[in-house]
Amino acid sequence: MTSSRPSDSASSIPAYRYTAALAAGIEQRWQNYWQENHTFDAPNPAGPLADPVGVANRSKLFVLDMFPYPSGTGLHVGHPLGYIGTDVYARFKRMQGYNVLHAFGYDSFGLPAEQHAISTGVHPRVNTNANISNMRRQLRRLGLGHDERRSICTTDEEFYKWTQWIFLQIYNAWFDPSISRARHINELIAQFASGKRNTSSGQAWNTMTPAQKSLEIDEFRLAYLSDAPVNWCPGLGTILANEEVTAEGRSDIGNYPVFRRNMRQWTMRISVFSDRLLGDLDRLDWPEPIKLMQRNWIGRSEGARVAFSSSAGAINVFTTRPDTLFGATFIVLSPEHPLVETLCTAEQREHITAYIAQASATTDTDRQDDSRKKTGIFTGSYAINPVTNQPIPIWIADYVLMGYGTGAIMAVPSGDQRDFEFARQFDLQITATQMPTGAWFDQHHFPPSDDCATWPSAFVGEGNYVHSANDTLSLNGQRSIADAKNLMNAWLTERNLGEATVTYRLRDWLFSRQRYWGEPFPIVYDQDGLAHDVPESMLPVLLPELTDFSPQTLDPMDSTSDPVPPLARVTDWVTTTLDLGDGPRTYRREVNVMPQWAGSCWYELRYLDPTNTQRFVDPEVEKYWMGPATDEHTGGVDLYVGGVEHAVLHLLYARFWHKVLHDLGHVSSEEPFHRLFNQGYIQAYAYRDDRGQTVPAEEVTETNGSYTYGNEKVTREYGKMGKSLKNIVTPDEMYDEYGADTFRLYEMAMGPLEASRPWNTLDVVGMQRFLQRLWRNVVDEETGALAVSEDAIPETLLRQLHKCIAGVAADMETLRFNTAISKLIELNNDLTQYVNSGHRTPLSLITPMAQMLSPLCPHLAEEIWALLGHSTSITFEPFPVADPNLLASDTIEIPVQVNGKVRSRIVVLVGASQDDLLAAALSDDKVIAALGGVVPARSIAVVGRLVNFVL
RNA sequence: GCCGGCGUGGCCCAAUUGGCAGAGGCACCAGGUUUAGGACCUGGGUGUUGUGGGUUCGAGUCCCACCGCCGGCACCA
Repeated sequence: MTSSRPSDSASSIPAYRYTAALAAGIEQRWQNYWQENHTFDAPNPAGPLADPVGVANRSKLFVLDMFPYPSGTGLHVGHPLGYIGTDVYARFKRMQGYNVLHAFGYDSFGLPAEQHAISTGVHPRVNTNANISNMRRQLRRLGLGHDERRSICTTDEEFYKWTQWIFLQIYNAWFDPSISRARHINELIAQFASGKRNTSSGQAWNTMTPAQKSLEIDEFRLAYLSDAPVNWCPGLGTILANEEVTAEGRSDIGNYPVFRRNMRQWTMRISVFSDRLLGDLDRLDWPEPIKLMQRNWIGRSEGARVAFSSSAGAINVFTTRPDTLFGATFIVLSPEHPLVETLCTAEQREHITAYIAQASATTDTDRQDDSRKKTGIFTGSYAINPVTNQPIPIWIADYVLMGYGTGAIMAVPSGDQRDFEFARQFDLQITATQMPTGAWFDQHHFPPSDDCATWPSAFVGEGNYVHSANDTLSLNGQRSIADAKNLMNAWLTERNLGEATVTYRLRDWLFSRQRYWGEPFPIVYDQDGLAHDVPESMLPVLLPELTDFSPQTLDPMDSTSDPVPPLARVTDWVTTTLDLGDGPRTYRREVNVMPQWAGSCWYELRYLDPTNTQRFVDPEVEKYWMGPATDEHTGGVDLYVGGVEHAVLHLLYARFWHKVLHDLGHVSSEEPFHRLFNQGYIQAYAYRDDRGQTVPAEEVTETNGSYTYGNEKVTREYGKMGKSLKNIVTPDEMYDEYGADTFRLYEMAMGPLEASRPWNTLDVVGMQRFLQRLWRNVVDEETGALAVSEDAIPETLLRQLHKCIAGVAADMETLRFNTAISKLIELNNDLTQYVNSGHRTPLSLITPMAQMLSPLCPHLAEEIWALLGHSTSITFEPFPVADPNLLASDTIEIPVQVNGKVRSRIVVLVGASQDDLLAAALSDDKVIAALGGVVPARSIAVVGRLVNFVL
């Protein structure tokens, strides 16, 4: 960073000017003060951090930042945006009397540290701890008001003990669909034992062996082992959750290829919560786009299951459009469909075998490629359309996936573009069931016709039903799709041919990772291979030390390789002798570890009661900070701020865990995060030379819209801060150059918190100048003496002050810090004019100004507060309240328009009526001139707003 | 392709929710101060509110169409 203030020669700069150096002294002094005085420690109502006196008679507020991963590269200026925002809000609310809980910890398990360990041989704990230290240092220098007693790391043994404990709660729970709730597994066992529930085999419970019982129960557990197709990523040596795989079929982290294959893995039965996860979104105060993304991900489809009879028995299809059943002219099965074998005729067998082989060699990604030509093959068999009673051909095509619905579709080519293209490709029948509108035909430049063999594409939309009747059912004529669906569903249900049903896109969550740096599962296997949970008294199951981080060399492209978890190599850890109630026996430990999401699924609860050794959180403490405010309220964090990138990963998983904990009675809140706010991103310009190489952004100069690096012309682009774009700006540089308060102010002033914007270091000076002017209004720059008077404040300035107070308080409440700052600058500019005209700053003005500044620039505000003679922190001073009498004035200026153009302004009393306004306007010289003697055809007067004459 | 968000001075952004297009910052210009530079002080708004239509006495704001950028989903049955 090249300094814009060359040779800060001490002689030319006043000794007490608010420079970066002066700010640094002030800031570090107050940071020490806050730490020594435990200023931001929030009292709990119960448990180890209990302080009932501190809690009494205060409203509570729980403010939360999304859990950061402690990155090795440290913070850049984009990272703290949300942290500053929550800090400003938390400080503002403290001044309004709230008991504010604001803590900050680290999501410190994860792949990057392990990858680093593999390449360096250094234990990931060493690297992780160093990264956390560096991040703590950077954040402390920012002056964030966190309760330091509550700073946790997911890698702490005391923390992951409880992560394992929660895993066991989930493991020992099942979902009871009859009440749509998770229950303890013992209640299921009781149902089996009493005969209230039948076992899957029909065998009586008390005649089953322990192993049989165990397998029966495992089918219900919310955490279970499954032999399901997984996303195998050889490049990372681990499997990944669906949410961690990009649309391109590559890993979210590292961008390695991902392959589908079967493996035995721990899985979370999140899918049974689909309905609640979807429905409760409506009860949350979240940005609509995030809710939409979760809704899309959960993917609820309402439709019908319809049975088509065939020589191989009934073929069940799922459709969202049962109303178009009359137009179903063929069936398409997924190549993996179990009935394919039975349905293919002898003469087609050879071709079909070849097609299936070809399809299985094609990745899911390719099969979902939109631009690909449709492929498929006829089985030779026919099914009966249940409404038309006509035989329709059964085809196989790879565009139908086994993983969605039933792996079989009824094709309605007239109403579905994919089916339409397929029918055209293979010359299959197309029957219209809905008549498109005239507009649709116009748009396609086509004469209206119900012969859809001639249509240019399928028609999707509302249209009159045609060709949709049999002896006992008719949909024909004008009716809504919903209406038609209901008629069809009722008809199908009555004849046992199908039923209305709902499917979800959300799959169960693959929960194991074949890595080292994660929480070990509290699970052991006996000699029969049956899983047992490790009792609570033996938690935590500690991660064993590992000295060899050498990677298992897997070819990222080799889909047939097998994962070998690093823990499998620690043989004396894997084999263990435990007494699980039936004497000491030898067990084999689970060698997979939990995914990184585990810790972040519940960390907010641990902030509440971080030192509790008896429970993961004291129930009374949880209820105080996160309990529902009313009967309808979900409970949860009062304000959760973070980036949009966690929309369907962390936010969905955490909601799921929280609901399980709620159902089992461990927490009173139904949702973890009641109000969510997405902050925008700070990005930065980057520059490339002729060869396409990025050049250091801070060394590029701009002249008249063109950019040069050295003598070379470079082109500008815009993107995330990072090493590859060479456009990183760090908070440390800002502290050195301007100080933390200026940096905080700039981050908050550059735009609304939710908006993304480009970083521009050159603009920061504007905020520094503001603070310098403010400082100069308080302190004599040359001597350091207080320059404040106790003289009365003139009325105009007093009115400006109260207007500012009202505006700033409203802006802070709604997180509009950018406009709050502009109002403070405005007031300070007014004050500066007053001071420059020979007055001194009135004490009664600077006092509320310091208070209003305090959330944004806490160090400077503390310093001014102390200079004004106060001996306690400004942190808990009440935020100023505007006097309504000083907000209103007696007169108001009203614009007068003639034909919508402003021609004059009149000054009237505030309460002036319409008639008063018109009379005053008509007697105004400029208005008379503009009217030119013409009597207005219409006169509009809006009280308090304007007057408009229409000629 | 579908869904969502956003387009306002050279740049980042305001605009009481339909009522005077401009609060604040950067940049820029002029003047003051200064040996000079920086800093500071005073003054200055540089515009077809992305484009085209519509509703209205009145549109940055509401409606329709289109263009551009960002994000999400994508043979989802």
